[in-house]
Amino acid sequence: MSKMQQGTELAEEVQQSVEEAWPLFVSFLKKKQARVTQARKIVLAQVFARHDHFCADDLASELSSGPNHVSRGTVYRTLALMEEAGFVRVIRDTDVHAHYEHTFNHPVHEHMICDVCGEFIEFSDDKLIQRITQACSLHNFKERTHRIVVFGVCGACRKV
Amino acid sequence: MSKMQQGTELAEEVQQSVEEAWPLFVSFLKKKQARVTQARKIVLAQVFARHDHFCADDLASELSSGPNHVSRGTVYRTLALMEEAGFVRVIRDTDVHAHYEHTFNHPVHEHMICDVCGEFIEFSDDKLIQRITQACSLHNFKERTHRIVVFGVCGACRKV
DNA sequence: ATTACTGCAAAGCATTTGCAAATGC
DNA sequence: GCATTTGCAAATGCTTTGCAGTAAT
Repeated sequence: MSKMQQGTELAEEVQQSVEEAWPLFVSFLKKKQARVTQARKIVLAQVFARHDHFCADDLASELSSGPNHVSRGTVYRTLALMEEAGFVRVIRDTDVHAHYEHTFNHPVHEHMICDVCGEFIEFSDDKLIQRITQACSLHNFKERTHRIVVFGVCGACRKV
Repeated sequence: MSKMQQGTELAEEVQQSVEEAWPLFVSFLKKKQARVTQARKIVLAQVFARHDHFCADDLASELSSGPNHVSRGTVYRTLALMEEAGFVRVIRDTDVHAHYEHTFNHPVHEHMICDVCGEFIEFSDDKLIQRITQACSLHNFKERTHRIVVFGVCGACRKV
């Protein structure tokens, strides 16, 4: 329940993630013979500075001005790299524009999305995953990843 | 399964669906105080004439010329109505542009999508659904619908 | 020095929308 | 006859891309 955490704790956790992630991203880039640039460092830092879910456009807006300026195009390009490197995951369920979520230091989980407030509720269930694995072997399908989303109304919104 | 069917059988099944669906769509429209128009009938028929999965743009292209001409805008508008009426379901997993699938005369099912050939494999599993229901009550979440997709490589593509 | 990356602005693409003409009720 | 729908084309909004300049190796 990261929401209940105190600001300080959250900030520490975030900083820790960036510090762990950056060297890994550097090796990823080197392996790919791509370059280690300022812009890429800034985007990565900003991704980890954000909450768990964010959209590309918001991120681009945040970086469109100020000392850490990175252009919109580069933000999108870097986000694609980060996805390839396995730091973030794209979500295209609710809206036309893509949402992203961290996958680094963040265990696999599924989502419930509230129709009313749009809140993402995370949950996980080992038995659920087991059923998926079974279904795959039954259909001779080799799973790479999966995505489970439940749409409906959350408890808070039903009280109102 | 439907792929193995003979053309005739498939055609009959399709025609049956349209004939059942149209009157239902008419009552839906009347209840909504909307109008029963030619364009809407054509779009509905074309939706059922298509395979199980299709995208809005393809449908619009098919109807952009010929005797059953319906404009692109109207196709999108009608598709939204049909979704509201519960005949089709939107899928936004693979690509930027939305895919649709029939939900009329078609039991609830989940998908596996092959990374290589893009094929949709349908599967269903009652126990899987049960776990979802449980997770929802655990989180005090009222489910409206859900969506499960597994990404990976299908058996056929791994043989090549 | 060479080659990749960035910024910018322009292009793309699916989808939506405004408005005059057409159609259903 | 009146209100809703349609067709068309223009607009929208997110995302991608071409190109000239800039930075990393």
